Amino acid sequence: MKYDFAEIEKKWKAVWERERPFRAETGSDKPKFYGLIEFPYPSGQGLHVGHPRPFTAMDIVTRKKRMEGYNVLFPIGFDAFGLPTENYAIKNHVHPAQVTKQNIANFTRQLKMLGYGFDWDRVVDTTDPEYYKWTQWIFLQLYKHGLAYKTTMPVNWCTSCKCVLANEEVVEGVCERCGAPVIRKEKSQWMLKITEYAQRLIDDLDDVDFIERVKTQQRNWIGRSTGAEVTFKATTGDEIVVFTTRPDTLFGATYMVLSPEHSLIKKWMPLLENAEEVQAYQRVAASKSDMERTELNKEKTGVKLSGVRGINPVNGREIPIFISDYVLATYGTGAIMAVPAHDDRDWEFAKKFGCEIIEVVSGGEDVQKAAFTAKDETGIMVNSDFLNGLTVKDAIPVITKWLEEKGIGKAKVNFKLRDWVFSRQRYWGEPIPMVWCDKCGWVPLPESELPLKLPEVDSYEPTDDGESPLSKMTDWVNTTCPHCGGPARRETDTMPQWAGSSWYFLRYMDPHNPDALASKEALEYWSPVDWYNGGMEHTTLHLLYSRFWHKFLYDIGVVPTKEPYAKRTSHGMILGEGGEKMSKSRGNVVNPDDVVKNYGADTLRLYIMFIGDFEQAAAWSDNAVKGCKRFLDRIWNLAETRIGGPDTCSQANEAAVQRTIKKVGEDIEAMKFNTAIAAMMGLVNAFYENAPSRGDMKALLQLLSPFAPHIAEELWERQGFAGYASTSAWPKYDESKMAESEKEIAVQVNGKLRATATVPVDADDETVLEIVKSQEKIAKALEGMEIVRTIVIKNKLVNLILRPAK
RNA sequence: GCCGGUGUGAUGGAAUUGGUAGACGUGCUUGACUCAAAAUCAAGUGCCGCAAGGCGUGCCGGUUCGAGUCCGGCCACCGGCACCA
Repeated sequence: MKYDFAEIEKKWKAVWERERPFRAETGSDKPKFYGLIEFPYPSGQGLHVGHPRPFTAMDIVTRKKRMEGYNVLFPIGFDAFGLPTENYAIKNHVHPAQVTKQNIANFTRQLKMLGYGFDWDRVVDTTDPEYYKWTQWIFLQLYKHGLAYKTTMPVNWCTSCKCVLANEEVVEGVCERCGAPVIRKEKSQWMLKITEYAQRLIDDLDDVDFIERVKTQQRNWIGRSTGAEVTFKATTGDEIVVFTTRPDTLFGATYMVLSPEHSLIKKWMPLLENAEEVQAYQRVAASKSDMERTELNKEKTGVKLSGVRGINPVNGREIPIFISDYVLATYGTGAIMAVPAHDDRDWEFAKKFGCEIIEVVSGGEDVQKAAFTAKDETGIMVNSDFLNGLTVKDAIPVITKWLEEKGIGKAKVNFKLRDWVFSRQRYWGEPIPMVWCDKCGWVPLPESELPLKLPEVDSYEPTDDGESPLSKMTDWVNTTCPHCGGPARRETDTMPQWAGSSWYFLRYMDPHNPDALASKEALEYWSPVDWYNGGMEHTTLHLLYSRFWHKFLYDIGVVPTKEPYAKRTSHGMILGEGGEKMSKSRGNVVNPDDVVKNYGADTLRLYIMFIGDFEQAAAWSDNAVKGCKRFLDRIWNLAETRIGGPDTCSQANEAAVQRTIKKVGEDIEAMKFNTAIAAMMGLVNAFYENAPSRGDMKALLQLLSPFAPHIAEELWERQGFAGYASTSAWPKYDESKMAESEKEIAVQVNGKLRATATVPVDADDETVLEIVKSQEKIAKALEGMEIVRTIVIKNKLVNLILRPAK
C-alpha cells in the first residue's frame, strides 16, 4: 500500500482531538517546560508559509520535552485586535468581531491541519472581553502607579491610518504597517513611562539567554549614554541646562544651540532683535516631517538669537545662542553646548555660521580642518585650565566632580528610548478605562466595572479630525464620574495592538480565571517562559513592551519573576522560490493549504525545518519539498508491515542508530533542525543497506515523531509498539555502543592528504604508523626520504613530515 | 558614521570548534525496471587534467606539522540604529 498521508493525518488528528494528549497540567510533579511562539494575528489571508517555521520548530522542541518527561505548556492564541480587520470590516460593512471570528476559525483549522501539539483548552483571544478585562486592569495599575499619563505633545501621525504611532512603529519616517508618510501632530495622548524602566531593561539583559542580536538591538534602541548635565546661565539670568557626553570639552564650548521648540525661546521672544526671523525658523521646523528632518541632515540650518547670550560656567565667557533643528527637543534637555573642535555636527555648524573653534583636546589633526572626536587615551587636554595634561578618560571624572562641587552640573545618564504613545484613534482595540470629569480630572474606572466593553457603533471609519470613531457614540461617551458622580466623558481612544500581546503569555498559564489575570499558583508554577521563539521584527516592539509590562507587574507583586522569558531565539524569513520576498504582486506566495493537500502536513513540517539554517532567511523550493516527501515514502516502505524479532537494535545498525539518537537530540536543543533531519535521512539510507530490526525502527520512529508526528504514529501502531510514539519515552543513547571497531584516518605527507588508512579504533601510535607506512602510496613517498617528525591524532589522522635523506 | 550578521560546488546548505572540505537534500549523468513515460531502485557528480598530479571555502598577508575554522588588513552583501549631543 502507498503512503496515504491524507488518510493517516485525518486519522491521527481525530485521535488527538479525542484524547487531548497535549494538555498541560498546572501543578504536576513533573518538571515543567513552557515553550512559546508568537501568537498570530488572524488575518483574512489565512496562514502564510512563514508561520509554520517557528511554529513547527517549537512544536518539535516541546514534543521532545514531553517525551523526555516534562510537563509541557505549549499554547496558542490570537492577537486579534488590529487595523487590517477594522479596514476589512469598514469595506465590507461587517462588524470587526464577526470578521475576527471567521479568521480565527480559519486559522484554527489550518493550525490543526499541521498537527501542532498545542493545548487547545488554553486558547486566548485578545478581543474577548474576558481577556481584555485584564489588559484594561493592567492599564489601571499602571495609571495608579503613575506610569500612565496623558499629555499633549507632538506625536507621530500616520496620514493613511489616521492614527498616532509609537516611535517603535515609525521606520525611516514612514508607518511601519502601511508605508505612508508620518507627520508630526500636536495631540493629547496617553503615554506609558517605559523610560522609567530603561536602565533595568538594559541591565537585566545580562541575566537572560537571548540571542546576541536581540540583545544588541534592544540596547541600541534604548540607547544609553552617560555624561553630565551642566547648567549654563543666559545674559537674561535664565538657566539653560544642557546634556553632554563630553563634559571634558567644556572649555571648548563656543556657542549653544537650542531646539526650535525649546521653552525659553517663547520667554525671550520680546527681547529678541530678530524675533521674526526666529519665528519663521520655528514654523519651518515644525512643519517638517521626520523624513524631511533626517533627509536634510546634510546641510545644517539655524538662526542666531540676537539680544541674548549664554555664559560658559567654567570660564565666564559670553557665547552666542542659536536655534537649530539638529538639536532635538525630545532628547536630553533639548539644548546643547557646542564644542566644534571635538564634535562633527558642531564643527559643521560652526563652519557655516562662523563660530569660533577652540581646541581643548590635542592629539588630532588641525581642528580648523576637521573635528577631533577620539574619546580614548589618544588625546590630552589643553586650553582647559585645571584639566590640562589629563587624558580625556581621566578628565571626565575630574570635571564632573568639579561641576558637582560648584553646583552647576552633575553626572547624568540619558536614553534614546521615549515614553510609549499608548492611544490610538481607532475602533478595533481595547477601550481605555478612563473618564474625564471637569471637576475631578482624569478618573480611572473602578476595577469592578471591567471589562469596559467596546460599544456597537454605526461606523468604524477613522475620522480626519483625528478623533476616534468612538467619540461619535454619545450614549457611550457620556457617563458619570466614578469619583463625584457628576457628568463626565469617557476616553474615546483605544489601546494599540501591542497592548494585548504584552501579557498574553501570562494568561495561558490560567486562561479562564475570572478573578485575576492568572492565579498565583499558576504564575508560580509556569513562570518564566522557558523558551520563546519569534521574529526579529518584534525586538524593539512586542518584545520590549512585554518585558516592560512584566517588570512592572513584578514590581507590584503580580508576577514572580523579573523577566518574562528565560530564552529568546529567532527564525529567518521564508522567501519565495527565486529568493525574493513572498508577495501577492510577485505571485510567488505559497499557501500551506496547497502544500498539505499535495504532500501532507508531515512533509510540509519536515521541509520547512530542512529548508536551511533556522536563523537564516531561506528560499522556498518545490523540488526540495519533493525530497522530503521521498524521505517519508522511504520510511513508509521500510515500516509499513510489521518487522519481526525482538525490540533490540541490529548489530549492523546499532552504532548508526545510537549516533543518530545523540545527534538528533542535540540538534533539536541547538535549533539545528536541518542537520537533525539530515541525520535521520542518513539513518534511513543505512537501513536500505542493512534491513532495520524492530529496535532500529522503534528508535527511528521516536526520533521522527516530533518532526512528522502523523506518519510516526501510524507506523508505530503498525509495528505494534505500545501506546503512542508521541508520548513514548525519548530514546537514550549509549556512547559505548556508538563506536565502530575500525576507523578510516587521513594520511598526510608534509601536511598534504596523500592517502587514507583503515586502523583499529584507539590503536596506539606505533600500530597506526606501521599500517600507514605499509600503504603503497606512502611507501612510495618515503623512498629516499627521512621522517623528520610524525604527528598522530588518534582516530583522525597521521601527518608525516619528510625531507630528502642525506 | 555606529552596532550586529553573512560570504563554502550548478543549487539549499554540512563540517565533532585547529585535524580527510562539500554530510543530507535538490539538480544533473548513467544503468535497472517499462512498449514508453512517471514513480522507484542502483552508481556517479567541487574544478582543471588522458593520467601522474595540481587547484580549491570573498580578497591579500600571517601563525601552525596542519586553517573554512585562529590573528592582521581589505572587499561585497544583508539587517538594526542614526543630527541622540
